[in-house]
Amino acid sequence: MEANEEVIFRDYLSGEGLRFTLERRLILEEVFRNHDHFEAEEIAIGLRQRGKRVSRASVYRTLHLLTGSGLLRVVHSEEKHSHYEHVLGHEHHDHLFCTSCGRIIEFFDDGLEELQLRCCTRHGFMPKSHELRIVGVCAECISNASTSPA
Amino acid sequence: MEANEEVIFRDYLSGEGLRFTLERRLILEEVFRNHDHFEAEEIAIGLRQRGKRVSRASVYRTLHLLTGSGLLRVVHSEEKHSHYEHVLGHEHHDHLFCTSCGRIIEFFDDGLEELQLRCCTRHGFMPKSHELRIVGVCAECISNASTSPA
DNA sequence: GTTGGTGCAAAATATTTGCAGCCTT
DNA sequence: AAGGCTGCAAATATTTTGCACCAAC
Repeated sequence: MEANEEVIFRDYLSGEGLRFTLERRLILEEVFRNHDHFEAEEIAIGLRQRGKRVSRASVYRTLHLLTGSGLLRVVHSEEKHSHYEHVLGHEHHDHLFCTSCGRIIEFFDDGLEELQLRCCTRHGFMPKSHELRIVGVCAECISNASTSPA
Repeated sequence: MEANEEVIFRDYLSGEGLRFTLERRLILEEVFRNHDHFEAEEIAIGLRQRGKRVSRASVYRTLHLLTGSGLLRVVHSEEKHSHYEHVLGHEHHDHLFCTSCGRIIEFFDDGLEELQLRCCTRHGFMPKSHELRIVGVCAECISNASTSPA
């Protein structure tokens, strides 16, 4: 994690009259440790494994704050719980979800963005955000399946 | 509900060696009673209100079966619980979610479909299904906001 | 009659919240 | 010093499951 995220989070918090506590710093570090896509539980477990004792409640509370600050975004996976992803340096993209290996592939297409915008305009709809989820099988799983048939 | 859905469901069930029980028929009727978009709880409540006594467990179990039969599809809303929608006669479409009134507007665009497919091809990805969720404010809410400002 | 289905209540999963004491500002 | 923050545990919310009895085929 570059200090960038911390600066942004601190600014957001102070702007809201909130505090930058030790726990919030630990969670911020864990969130930006590496995982691009993750869920609340992973953060709680990661912290515990690294000897940092932070309650699940604080993890949930802080993830909400990080989303509010614009550092994180919620991605709706197939599962019942929320998934998060980093925003900084990933300005916008859509996702391919592989049902075979669980991989999440990110992609971006200008034409797609433009067309989506045009669809909104046609309906007089003012878009705030959008998310395209394509579920299927990734290239690697397809070739694995053909090399080693059941 | 046209008899159509019942025929499809019965065929699916018998094909799977499953039974068409009274409860499953009641749930099927309630699901196709009118609501295009709904959640499990609404079905349970609707049945109860109409004097039909069916357990929540059966509602959940049957919604899974209906999804398996292709009659229903899961739509990921902003909320934590699952939303369902009818498939028959709605072959495919995307959604505009209005954050102001909660309305869900359906739309379809051929160019969008084609472009999505092209993005998959580019990644060697084989799509099974896709869902485009655009969150924003609908035309009606926009005009309401401008006519009666806070 | 066999086997899958149902209701109920308990379990499981995911997330939120009340509260008393703690720590950032 | 003041008020937001934390952990904990209990509360919620949604969905699933074990089990004994029941019903569709």
